[in-house]
Order: sequence, then structure tokens, then C-alpha cells
Amino acid sequence: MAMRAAVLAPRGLRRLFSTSTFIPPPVNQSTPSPPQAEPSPNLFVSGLSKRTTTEGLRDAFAKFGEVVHARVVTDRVSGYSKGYGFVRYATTEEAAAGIQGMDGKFLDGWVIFAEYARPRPPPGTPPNTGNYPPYGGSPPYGQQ
DNA sequence: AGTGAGCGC
Repeated sequence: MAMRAAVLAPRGLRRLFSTSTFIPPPVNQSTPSPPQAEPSPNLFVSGLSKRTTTEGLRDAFAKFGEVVHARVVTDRVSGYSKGYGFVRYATTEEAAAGIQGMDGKFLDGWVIFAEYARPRPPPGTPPNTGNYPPYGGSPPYGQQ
């Protein structure tokens, strides 16, 4: 009777197919590291040509909304463009229109990328120079 | 020098 072993074998494999405690792939309960920043009137534009200046950047984005501020980041010492810049619209919806209208488009022969700019640490929290408040800087840990 | 990813003073 060799069939005996064939019948008993599948019984041991049952635990592999048991429906107990199946962990479904978590979609995304929390957003620990969003690839893009949340909507804001501020835009980060990359992929700019070295020839593109603040004026050209503002002029290109002004077609989709009221640009209150535009700047092409240039190196302090060399003075040349770093190839990216920032555009600030009056409202967030205008910024969205600016992204839809300029992202992936050409500017001075280069494909540019427009997205929401990341929030920047405001001036008021200078690097720890050794001076503690009220002279500026951060107090050591454990101190209130 | 502008080689080309990125986040500004």
C-alpha cells in the first residue's frame, strides 16, 4: 500500500496555504517621503539652459498666470546659471496652470521641468555659531 | 568649460 504516504503528504503542506494572517501590501498609510512637494504658489524649474535668465523664465511662465517672483539660480563666484530657477505665482492654482503649461516644454532649446518647490527653512534659524538664544542659534539638547 | 542632477540667501 504505497498510497498511504501519498495521502498523508498534502496534509503537511496545508499550513503553507493557510489563510491565517495574510499581510496585504500596504498602499501607503502615511507619506514619509513624498517625491514631490505639496501644492504651493512656488515653483521649482529645472532643466534650464545656461542662457536662460530670470527675465526669460518669468516671461515664459507669465503666460499661465501672474508671476510675482522669478529667479534663475546663478553661481556667486562664476556668475553662470546653475540651470534651474524658481517661479512664484500669485496663487496656487496659477502655479498648477504653470506646471501644466510649462512642464516638459522647451525653453531656449532645453526641455524644462516645472514642479512645486520644497518649503525652505525661513531665516531666523541660523546655524549653531556657538551663541545661544537670545543671541541666535539653538540651545543644547535637554535644555528648555 | 559648461560635462546636465538639482531646491534659492
